[in-house]
Amino acid sequence: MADQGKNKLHVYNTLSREKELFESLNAPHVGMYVCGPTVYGDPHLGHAKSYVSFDVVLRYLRYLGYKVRYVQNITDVGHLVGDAEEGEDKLSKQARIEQVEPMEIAEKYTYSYFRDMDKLNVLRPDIAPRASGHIPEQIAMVKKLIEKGHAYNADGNVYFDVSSDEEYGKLSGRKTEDAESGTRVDVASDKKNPEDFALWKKADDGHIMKWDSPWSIGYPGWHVECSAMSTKYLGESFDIHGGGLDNQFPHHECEIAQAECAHDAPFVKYWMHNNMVTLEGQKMGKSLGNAINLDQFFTGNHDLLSRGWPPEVIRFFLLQSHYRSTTDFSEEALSAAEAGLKNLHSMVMAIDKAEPGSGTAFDLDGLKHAFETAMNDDFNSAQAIAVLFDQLKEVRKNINNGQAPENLDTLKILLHSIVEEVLGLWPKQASGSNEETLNGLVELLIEIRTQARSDKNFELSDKIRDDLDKLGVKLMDSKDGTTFTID
RNA sequence: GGCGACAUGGCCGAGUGGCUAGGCAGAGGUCUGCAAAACCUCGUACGGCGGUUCGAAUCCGCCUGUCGCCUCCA
Repeated sequence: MADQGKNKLHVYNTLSREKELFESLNAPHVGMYVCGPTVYGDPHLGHAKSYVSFDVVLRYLRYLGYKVRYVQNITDVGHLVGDAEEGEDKLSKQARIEQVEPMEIAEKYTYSYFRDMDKLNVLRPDIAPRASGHIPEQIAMVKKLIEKGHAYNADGNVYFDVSSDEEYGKLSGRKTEDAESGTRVDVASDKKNPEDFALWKKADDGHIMKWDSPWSIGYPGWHVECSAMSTKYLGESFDIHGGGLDNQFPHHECEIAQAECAHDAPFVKYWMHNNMVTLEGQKMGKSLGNAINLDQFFTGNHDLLSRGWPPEVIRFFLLQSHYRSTTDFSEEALSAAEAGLKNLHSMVMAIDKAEPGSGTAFDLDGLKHAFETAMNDDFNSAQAIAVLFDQLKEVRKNINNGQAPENLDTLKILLHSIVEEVLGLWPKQASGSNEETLNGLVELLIEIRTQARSDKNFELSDKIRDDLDKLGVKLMDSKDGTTFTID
């Protein structure tokens, strides 16, 4: 474990509604499961917030020395558009619209999901199990629930009997009586009670994605895939389960019910939920006409956007607020984040490029401690970023004054682990030999320009600077010479 | 209607019973052929009304507003 002193990681647990000391069930191992996407559409800002948030959770746990196994499912089994008895499943519907096989839809959007997450520098899960590849495990769990009297078969449809589980509702704090009053009760339902939920549904003739089972040819209920797959890869009890706040009920509540009734063991120790994203103060939704997917954000290819916003800006913006707060996206806010990120990058690069000097040693422990204190408080990345600005400013100043700290090399290592490994915000760099060539060329132009300047040939010197600027190379003059940055 | 969360300076956004969060934007200045960058200085905010307290933006109550969940959703 990293040296944390008395300062230990605390995690807000939705189960207790409190921040709790984090203690893994089987240290140094940590099992972490986060609900993955249903792959029937391009990922949007909401996915970005959720997966960037848990990416930092994962990265910080690893920074602390935990051996984390990170599992994130891919929901590629079509579930109903609504929860009514009839209705079309989401993948089939999209397949019909795009006139392809449902599995082509799943493949296509699995691809775009990982493509966009990669751009956001979100680490891939260690295991990304597909629901369609785990039908036997799901059937086995349903069987077990029937055997134990927690589920019943109603003519090929299998439902979980909520009344058989006294603890149902403990995550969301919801009483089943509450739900009844507000929800339209489906009169034609073959459920014993309206709050019972499907474990297995019989497929009608038009349903394409279906499998054989002891009860009917059909398909599994939405909730059971997560219980079955998390159990398979992380065991009956594991440490962290994450997801969006909107999944708290009914999805996660149902997962708990299934898993705990099937295994008679506590399912998850810490439940974590990220808050939602709004756009200009409004919920995003297709019906509201403001649903912008991530690729459109990156490229700016949308009527509501004046330009594209680089993935790293979106990541930085998200990390500047807490994962349990709602995040409101606006171009004004993104623009501020972009400038802030640029500033952070320039500090980090100034330090990374500098050589140790004779200046006073930088207080490494102070930075490490302040960073960890922030992150230990339920992954407060916003505070952690403030710490960086606060403390690195001084170092840059000293470097500029020729007073680089003597322990700069150690600082660089710490900075890499904080900014690169944990926050995933390290500046992008041109790669390998190209970079050397490029730097050499720019330095050559700077030499020529310096000569022009000393000859008072400002026409030439300004042309060099302006033309390089158009190519994304910014020159900055100072007493000690000219430095440059490359976008 | 039921349940829950949140309301912080121009914008974003941490925090918290008494001491400057931070970023962006803005103003002035240093430097500079000019520009940019960097550096220095500047803002005394916490929805409203009550209450607890020596003291609250921070705790309690009420009100208002926003958002979420209650149906698939990260």
